Amino acid sequence: MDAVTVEQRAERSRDRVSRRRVDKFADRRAQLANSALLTLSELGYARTSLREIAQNSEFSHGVLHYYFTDKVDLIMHCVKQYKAECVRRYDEIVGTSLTPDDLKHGFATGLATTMCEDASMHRLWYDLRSQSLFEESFRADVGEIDRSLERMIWRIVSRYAELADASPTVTSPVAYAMFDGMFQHGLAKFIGGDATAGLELTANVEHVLGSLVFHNG
Amino acid sequence: MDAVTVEQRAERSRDRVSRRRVDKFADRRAQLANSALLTLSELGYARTSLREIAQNSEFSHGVLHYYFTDKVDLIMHCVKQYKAECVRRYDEIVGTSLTPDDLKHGFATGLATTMCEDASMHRLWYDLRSQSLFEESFRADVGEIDRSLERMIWRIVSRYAELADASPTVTSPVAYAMFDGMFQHGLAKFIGGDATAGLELTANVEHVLGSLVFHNG
DNA sequence: CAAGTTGCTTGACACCCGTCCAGAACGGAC
DNA sequence: GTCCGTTCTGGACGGGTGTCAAGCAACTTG
Repeated sequence: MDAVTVEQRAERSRDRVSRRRVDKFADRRAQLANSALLTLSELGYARTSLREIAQNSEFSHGVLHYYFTDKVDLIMHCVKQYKAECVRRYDEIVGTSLTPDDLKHGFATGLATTMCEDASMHRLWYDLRSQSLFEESFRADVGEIDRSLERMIWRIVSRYAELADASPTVTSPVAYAMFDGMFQHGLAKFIGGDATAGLELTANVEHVLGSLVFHNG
Repeated sequence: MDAVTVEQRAERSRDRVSRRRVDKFADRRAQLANSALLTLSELGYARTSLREIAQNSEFSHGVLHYYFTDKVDLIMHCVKQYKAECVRRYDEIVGTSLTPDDLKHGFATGLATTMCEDASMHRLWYDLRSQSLFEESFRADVGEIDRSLERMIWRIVSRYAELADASPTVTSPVAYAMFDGMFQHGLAKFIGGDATAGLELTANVEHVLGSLVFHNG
C-alpha cells in the first residue's frame, strides 16, 4: 500500500550485497543532477522548472521524482555536487607553488580562469546564496559551502604568508569576504561582456594578496 | 478603440496645466511601489507575485496594470526608489566627520546599522543583483546602482586618505568590492541569527579602511 | 520460460502566475 | 440633476508549475 520512497530505494541500493556493479541508483542521481546543473546555471534558480531540467536530459520529467523526493532535494544534490567540483578546482591551485610569487600568481590566474570558464556555474552559486537569505531551508548547505570556500582562501593566505616569512594582517573571514567580493564583481563585469575582466581580476588579486601580509623581522 | 496606455496616462499627467494638486498619478505609483518594495524584501524577487503585492497594499491586483505596463516596469520602479533611498542613507554617513578616526568610525557604524536595520532591503538588493547575472534586462539599472555605490565608497576612502594625510593603496573598484564583500558576509551572518554580526562588521570595516591608505612623507 | 522487481513514461490533478477586460464606483464640470 | 473621464474591482483566460499515480518496458531471479 505504501509507495516505495526515494530514501528506501537509496537504502536498498546501499545495502545490496552484490557490489560488483557500481551503485546504479547513485549514478543516475549524479547524472540527473548534472543535467540539472547545466539547466540551472543557464536559467538561474527561479526560472528553472523540473520539466525544463528533464527536457535537457534524456529522460522525462516524471523520473525526477523517482530519484529525488522533491525539487529542493534535487537542487541541494546539485549544489553538493557543485561544491565538490569547486573544491577540487581550488585544490588544484594550491600546493603547486614553492615561492610566494608563484603562489600569488598561480592563485590569481586560477581565480581568473575559473571565473571566465565557469562563469555560469559561479553565477548560479551567487544566485543560490542570495536565495538562502530568504529561504531558510537553503542556509545549512549554502553555509557549509561558504565555510569550505573560506577555509580554502585561508589556506592560500596563510601559506603565502608562510612562504614570504610574513604574517597575515586580516582574519580568515575578512580575507574570504575581500576575495569573494572581488571575484563577484569581476564575474559581473565578465558576464556583462567586458573581456578584460579576467586580467583585471588577476592584477587585483595579486595586489591585494601581496598587501595582506606583514613581513616579519 | 485603442486602450489608454500607462505611458499616455503618465503623459497627460505631466502635461496637465493645473498643477495645484500634486501629480496624483505619480503619487499612486510611488505608493504602490512602496507596498511592492515591502513584499519584495520579505519574499524575494522569485516568490513575489503581483497578487501578493496587491494584497499587502489597499488595492486589488488589477490596479497594478493601470499604473505599470507590466511586472518588470513595476520592479524597476521599485528598484529606482530603493536606489534613491539607499544613496540618501549613505549620504548621511559622509561629511559629518572632520578627523580620520571619526570618519572611519562613523562609516563603520553606519554600515553596521543599516545592515541590521534594513537587512531585508539589502538582501533584496543582492537578490536582484544576482538576477541581473541571468536576466539581461536588469543589468542597466542594477549596474547604475552598483556604480553609484562604488562612487559613494570611493568618496569615503579618498576623503579618509585626505584627512589622514595619506594616499589610497587600492583603486576604486577594488575598494568597493572589498567593502561590499564584507557587508554581504556580515548580512548573511546577521540574517542567519548571529547577533554579533553588526559589531563584527564595525570592527572589520574600521580595520580594513585603516589599512587601505599609505601615509605620505 | 514465467514471475516479480525496478526503471521510466505519460497524463492528470490542483494550484498559481501575468495579463487583460467589462463594468462598477467615484469625482468634478456643466 | 446629468454627463464624462478617471480610478478601481473582480473575474476570466491561457499557460506553466510541482506533485503524484497508473501503467508500460526492461531486466533480474527463480
